[in-house]
Amino acid sequence: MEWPVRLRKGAWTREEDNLLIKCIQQHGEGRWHQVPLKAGLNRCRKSCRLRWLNYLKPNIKRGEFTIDEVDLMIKLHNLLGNRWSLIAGRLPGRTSNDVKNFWNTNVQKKRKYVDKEEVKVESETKIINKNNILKPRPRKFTKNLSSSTMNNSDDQLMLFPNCDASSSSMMMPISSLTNHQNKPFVAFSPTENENETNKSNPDNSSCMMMPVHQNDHMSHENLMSIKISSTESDPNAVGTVVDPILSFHNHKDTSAFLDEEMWNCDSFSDLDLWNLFHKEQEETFVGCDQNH
DNA sequence: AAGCAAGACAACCGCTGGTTC
DNA sequence: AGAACCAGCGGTTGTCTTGCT
Repeated sequence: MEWPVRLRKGAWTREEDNLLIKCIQQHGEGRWHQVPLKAGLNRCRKSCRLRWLNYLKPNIKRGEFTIDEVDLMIKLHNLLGNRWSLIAGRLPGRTSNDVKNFWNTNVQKKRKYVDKEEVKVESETKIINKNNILKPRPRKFTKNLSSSTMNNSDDQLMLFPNCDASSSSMMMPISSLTNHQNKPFVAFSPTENENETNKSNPDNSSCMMMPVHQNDHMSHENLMSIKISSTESDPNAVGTVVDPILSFHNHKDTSAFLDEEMWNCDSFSDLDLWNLFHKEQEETFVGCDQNH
């Protein structure tokens, strides 16, 4: 009887790396179960995939995390928890393994120390309860925005940071996660006509969810930069997509917007995230109003 | 210089969810 | 409907390096 050849484990050699790179250059990324055979490697498909994604893939950023990256990582972790792939998706060039390793060896330790100090201070100054935690609620949007102006008298107005809004485009925040059915979706603003309808019915949430066709390239990173030319319900809609999490991060500490239930649950849906994003934007306007 | 501990990171393992048949 | 297969994720382990005594 012929025994199967035992799969190789442990550190990769330069030769194996070259074989894997060559194979992926020839056949492309994916179909990992076929890769060991095609590449002539005595490795399991998981090992090949991991080696490629964490080490060999072009554009992987090596070296120390910058202060900005660490700052963003902490905020994203506050928001998302240990969803390393999601966090890594918003740190260009970083892999989930990198982020996870960095977190486990650096941030967690530092945070423990900082948390201790903060708890000491906060316990003396402020008691957090349900009354002083902001609750998210639906927001409305309009198109025809200028990136440099804010119309504070118009409660419908929504402005996204770092996003060019020409008069012909509609600002469309996008969720790069999944909805309650684990399907990717786009959340977009209503047309002007729909807004007119909504003005007469203020309780009607105008946030709409559109499914996105999943394909091989629909990564979180790609979703951040995708441009949507039309949607099924509004073929004329043209939008610039904004990453809600990053926009969220641009302003303030996200933890302030999470209520107790969200803190306590393992994960929250994209709809929750969406609502949080609305709330954050709303707070920005409240602050604006107070300043005028 | 030797021994040890801690840090850093590459790699493995087990599980989950999606897809196909 | 459900079994089999696959990709991907997060937790964990293993190993090498560095710093300290």
